[in-house]
Amino acid sequence: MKRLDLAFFQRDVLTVCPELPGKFLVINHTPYMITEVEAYRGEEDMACHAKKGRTERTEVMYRCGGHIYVYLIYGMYWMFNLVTGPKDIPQAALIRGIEGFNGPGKLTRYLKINKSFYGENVCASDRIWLTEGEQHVTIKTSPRIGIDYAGEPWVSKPWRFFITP
DNA sequence: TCATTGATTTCA
DNA sequence: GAAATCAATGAT
Repeated sequence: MKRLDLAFFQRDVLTVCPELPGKFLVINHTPYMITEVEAYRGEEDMACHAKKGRTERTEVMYRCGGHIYVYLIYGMYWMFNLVTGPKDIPQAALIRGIEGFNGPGKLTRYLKINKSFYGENVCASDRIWLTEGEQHVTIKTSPRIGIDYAGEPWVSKPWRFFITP
């Protein structure tokens, strides 16, 4: 299967996200189909971690697309994000669902994703990358989950993309 | 609905 | 330094 290259990730997160469900995340040569993603777009997006500017944790989002942003939430769960867009524009696609198990915390626990993946580049790594999907899928959208603190208009943005049967 | 859990962020 | 915060989950 064709490996997704840098050009795929260097587009706007709102262009990349609807294309991610149905594609395969390959970790240690095992493919997992992506079923659900969310877009986090720039410092103006109050739901995005980069809203307060560049910090040590969010620095990777300011790099060009293809890098991996991993962070710990609620002291227990690693969240897995793919950085998109050009350099100096903080954007990331949060991978919320993988076929076979739902929930972003579950998938990272099952796949043993942790801080060692932070800053990895899926275009250059030999243990993690993405490939084209073979299946024809239907995508639906809805508001993002768990970002009530962001306020309007961000809580209402239909920036969650997922597969429907 | 509540406890868990710990890095990041904020306040002093 | 200390305190509050939090893109979640599972048990109750």
